[in-house]
Order: sequence, then structure tokens, then C-alpha cells
Amino acid sequence: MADVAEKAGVSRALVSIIFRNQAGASRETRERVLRVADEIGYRPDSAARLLARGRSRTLGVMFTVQQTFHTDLITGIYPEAERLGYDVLLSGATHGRSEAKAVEALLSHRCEAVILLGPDAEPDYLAELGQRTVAVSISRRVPQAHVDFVHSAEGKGVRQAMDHLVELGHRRIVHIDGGRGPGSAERRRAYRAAMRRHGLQAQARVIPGEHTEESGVETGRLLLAERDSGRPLPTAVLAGNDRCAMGLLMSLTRAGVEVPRDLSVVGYDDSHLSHLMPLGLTTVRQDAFLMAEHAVRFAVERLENGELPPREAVLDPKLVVRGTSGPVPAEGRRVPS
Amino acid sequence: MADVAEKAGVSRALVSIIFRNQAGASRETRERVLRVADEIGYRPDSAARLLARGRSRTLGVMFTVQQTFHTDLITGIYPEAERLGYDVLLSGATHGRSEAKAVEALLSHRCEAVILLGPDAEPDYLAELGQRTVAVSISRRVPQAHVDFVHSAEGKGVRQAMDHLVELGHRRIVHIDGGRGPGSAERRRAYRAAMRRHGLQAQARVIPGEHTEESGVETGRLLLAERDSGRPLPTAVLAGNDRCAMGLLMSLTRAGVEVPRDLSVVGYDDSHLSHLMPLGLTTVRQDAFLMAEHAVRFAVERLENGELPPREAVLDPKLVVRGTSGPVPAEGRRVPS
DNA sequence: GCGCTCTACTAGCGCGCTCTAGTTCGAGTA
DNA sequence: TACTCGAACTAGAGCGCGCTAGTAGAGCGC
Repeated sequence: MADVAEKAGVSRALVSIIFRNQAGASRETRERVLRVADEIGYRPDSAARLLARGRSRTLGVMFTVQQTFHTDLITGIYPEAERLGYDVLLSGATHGRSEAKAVEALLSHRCEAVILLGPDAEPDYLAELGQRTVAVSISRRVPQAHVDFVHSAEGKGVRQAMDHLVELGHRRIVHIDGGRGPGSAERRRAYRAAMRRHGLQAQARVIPGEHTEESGVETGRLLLAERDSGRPLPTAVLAGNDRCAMGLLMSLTRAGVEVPRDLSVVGYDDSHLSHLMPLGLTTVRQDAFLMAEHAVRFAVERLENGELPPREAVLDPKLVVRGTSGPVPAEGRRVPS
Repeated sequence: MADVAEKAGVSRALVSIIFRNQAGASRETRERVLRVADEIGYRPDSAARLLARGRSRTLGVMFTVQQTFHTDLITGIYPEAERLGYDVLLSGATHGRSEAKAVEALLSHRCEAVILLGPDAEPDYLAELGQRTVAVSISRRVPQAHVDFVHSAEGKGVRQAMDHLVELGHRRIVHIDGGRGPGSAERRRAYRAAMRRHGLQAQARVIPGEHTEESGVETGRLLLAERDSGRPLPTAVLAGNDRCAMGLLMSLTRAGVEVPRDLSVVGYDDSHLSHLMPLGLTTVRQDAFLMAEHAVRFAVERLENGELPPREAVLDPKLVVRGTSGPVPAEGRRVPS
């Protein structure tokens, strides 16, 4: 910076002004300084900048490396953050790297706020985090804590999916849940409520699962094994999320079950996987882009407005009917083995 | 820091020593200072630390948000970097965010080196990047540039896959390539060479594709359409990568083509998707963990040893035979429509 | 008693920037 | 002419650390 200033014949302060795009420099000087900087290859050092101005204008994002829905969210976070003048740093949780570790990395890099994508850490830890810094959680509520919360109205989404299936004539509708996954509890509850509302409580069945393809594959195996020992397949499955639905589809299709002729499958998320199948996956769309926007805005507003009470954004999900859901199979129709 | 020093009755320098885990403080003082720091909630500010010591000990990783293989690589980068005492910052390229932008973000956050996962940017840009900083590229060679390179021996992998298929009796083996994707050119070349070596050059066919599920789905559609107009299906397909193989499988399976009875499919990468299918995807394993380790080591060695010539690590891929490859269908067998 | 070494600690500069409180200068105003 | 004012620019403190060069004091041998 000093070099640039000297070579351009101005003070360091002016160089600083120019690089911060602030008023107070004439057009010619501005151009000259920028040209010199370019020649020298000078780029402002963000560490020093950050130290000097006391603010980093950086948002940290903690995500789980393999979750496709998270990558959809990230895609939405970048542009909104940029629009508001913030940088984004990513830190991934993996098998060997806990969420807490990922978050600490963000904080020690001076992120002013952290956005947690479907966090799975201890509520106590999250609550403490909310005290320590500005935190926004997507998909998982952190009760009683100073953490903003963005999610979609799981209940509404599930209800739409269930109404759709029932309308198609389905009665034996099974739900694979998402275990401790974000949103799972609400989805499970909404599934049960929907079955009750349609007078199907006797047939309600929740199969424990996870938000992974593996879980879908396993459930497929389970259902097939049950069929082979006499218990009929359900006619429709509401999966915990798209990944689970995909696993299930792979597993059933391979075994000769035709979707949606023999069985309907509905996912959740509308992650980019959903478009994949030739028929497309019927799924409940969570608008990742919109959720990302809200999360970024919550973080920034809290940073810039100081004390605000914890807030919550609830987005309406929307059923997207594609090819994996269809009318219930005719009674007594033989399912190919 | 000053607060901690005062409250513990020592100098700031000593607090610094203690937090850097350096020798030169007595056990009691150390404990007292740490206790005080904990009470106050002091954590060293990495911006200032970084500014003061001139080194950030941080590696930047540029990746493409939706690439599953990249997430496998990231999973391997974290532990190795930690082992060597480096922090890791992630920056994703998305549709709206170019690789260059992602890299700039890393550099302005003072990453000392960047690891590029399958970069797709202009060679000129990458070469310039190699001049400007320490850069390691995984999967894509940057010719003539000061960029280290980690990849697997694509040729060997493809050869193993082809030998496997030929041994199973396959002759009509088609390759879906990966377009400009990393490694694609080598794989394409190796496919052609293998066909030639087995005397099958007349039957060689490369279908242009990409490293995405969509591309696999599309190719499936293409092959089915061809079949319907009289051209027989190939008996085996070597896909550009696992994602492409998955798309292909979805598309074909849905149309009643049974894998591997009617058609064998081999992927490339052995990304975590490969285990998904009930039968498992036969694929060429690129050891993501090992590749990640090498990349991190390259970066760190270059940082700590100063001038080194550009280096290259070639890892041996390994064919993993799972369920999607099998003997060639009996001649004249009717493929179910 | 002296010098020596070793451990435990400290003073204070400098990292590269931002920001406040200026200064300078030319044009406009009474 | 004397002034005000705004645009263009500058000096220099300070952000929170790390690090070098140093000091104080205890222990030791002679």
C-alpha cells in the first residue's frame, strides 16, 4: 500500500479511500492509483483491513458436507450476501470434524455471524453460540435461545403431500422419518395428523430412517422383505427427504417394483436431485433460495440493528407433482416379484 | 488480551506465549492465565494474530458446490491439514459465482495456498494464479504452469475397467465422456486405446456428455431412442463419472432395462454415491482421501520449503467390481421393451 | 564473592490497514 | 478584500496480536 501511495505520489490514506470506494478522491487520482496498484499487483490485505476497521463484514456458514440440500442453500447464500456487502466463509462438518469445530473455525476467522444449515449439535451448545455471536439456524429450531430461525412450514408441506396421495386413492401410506434430522419431528407429527384427518390412523406407519440415500435403500429392503413374507407393500411412501426417496426408488425399482404404477413415492426438499429421474420426483419444494435469502437477511439485520428479539421466518412449502406419484394400484393387482 | 494480562497479573507478552503453547511460562502461571481467559471469554483474534505473524497458516479450497466427488475430497483435506497445523477455508463456485471469484475470496482472506478441486477456469488464469500464490490442482493438469498437480492415472483406471468388461464378453462398449470435465480427455483417450488393443476399434463409440446426472439421464434417453429405431443397445457403458453412471442407471432401469443382465455400467470416482445401489456400482476408485492428503502435503511443502519445481502426484486407481457389471447378454436374447 | 547459565518474565515495535481530525487550495460570496 | 466553504488530500493514532531483545532472579561451581 505504501508502495502504491509513493509510486502514485499520494498518501497512504488516499489509497485507502480509493480502495474503499469512498468519496474524497478526484477521478484522475483514483484512476492513476488504481492503475499503479494493478501494475504492482497490490490487493488490500483483508486481515489488516479487518483488524483496523473492527468489522469483518463476513458471514460464516456451517454445513454438512454431503447434504445436497445444503449445497442448494449455499448457492442461494452467496448472491444475497454479496448484495448486502458481506463476504461468505464456508466451513464443513464431516465425520471426523464436528459441527462445533467447524463453527469455531468460522469464529476464529472473525465471522460476525454464523448461519447454521440444519445443525445437529447439542441445543446447549447452540444456545451458548447464540449468546456469543449472531447465529441463524436453517431448518432446526433452537428453543429458548437467541438464535434466529428459518424453516418451511413442514406441516403444510406434509399435508399437501398427503392430500395429494389420498386423492389418488392411496390408503396404505407409509412415512420414512428423518430421525433426528432437521424438520423430521414436525413432518412425522404432520404425517400422523394427516392420516388421522383422513380416517386412516389405523394404517399409519412410521419407519425410522435418516436423511440419507442409505436409509432409503435400507427401507426398500425392509419393505421388500416384508412383502416376501406376506405383508403387502404400502401403495405410497412419504420419504423423509429427497435423498431418502432416491435411495428407496433405487432399491424398489431394481427389485421390479414399478413406480408409480405399483407404488408412489413422495420426497421432501426439491433438491437438485429431484429433477434427475426421467419422470422426476414428486416432492415438497422447500425454496432453498428463499430460505438462504432470509437467513442472510436475518444475520445482517441483527448485525446492523443491534438488539432484536429472536426471529423466525416460516416459508410455505409447495408440493411439486412429478412422475413418481400416481393413482393407487387396482385392488388385487399382482405386484411383479 | 490486555484484560487477561492485567487480571492475571502478567504482561501481555506472556499471555501471548501461553496461547501459542510456547515454552517460557511456568505451569502455575499458564494455568492461571488460561483460567482467567476462560472467565473473561477471551479467544485470540486470528486477524490480529495473522497480521502480526505474517503467516495465516490457512489453506483455501475452491470447489464446485454440487460435485459429490469434491465433497469426498474435502472430507479428506480437513484432517490432513489439521495434522500439519493448518486451517482450512472453503469457497464454492456456483452458477452465479465463478471459480475466479471463489479463489479471490480465499486469497483476500489470506490463504497462503489454494487447492483447486477439478478447476474449470481458463488455463491462463490458473497459470497466473500459480505465479501469484501456491496452487495445487486436483484432477486437472495446468500445463506449463507453476501449479502442483494431483490426479489418478486415468489411463490405468480405464484400462482396468475395459479389461474387466471385455473379459465378461462385452464387445459393444460405449463411453460417455465428461466433456471438458477434469480427467475426461485422458479417459476418452484410454477408452479408444483399449478398444483398439482389444481389436474393437470398429465398435468404439464416444457419446459426448458431462459429469452430471443429467448427462447420464440424457444419454440413457438417447440410447433407448436408438434402440426403438432398430439400433441395438450397447452391452456395456463406461460412464464419465459416477454421477453420470447414476443418471444413466436411473434412466435405463426405469425403462425396463435390467442391469447388469441386459447391460453393464461402470462408473468412475467411487464417490459415496457408488455404494448406494442395492447391487452397488462397479466403478473405478479414485482414492479421494489419498488425493486430498497429497494435495495438502504439496501445498504445505511448497509453503515451507520455498522454491520447488512444479510437482505431480499420480495415484493408481483401482477397479471396484460391484453389482452393475456382469456377463454379456446371450446372443439374440430379447431385451424387454 | 564472582561470573555463569537457565528459567520466567517484560517492553515495545511493527504487521497493513482504517479512521479521525486535520490542512491546503481554489472558487464563490458579501 | 476578506471571508466561507467544499473538494481533495494528509498525518498519525490505533486495531490485537507476535516477536525480538532484553531484564530479574534463582541456582550453581569455584
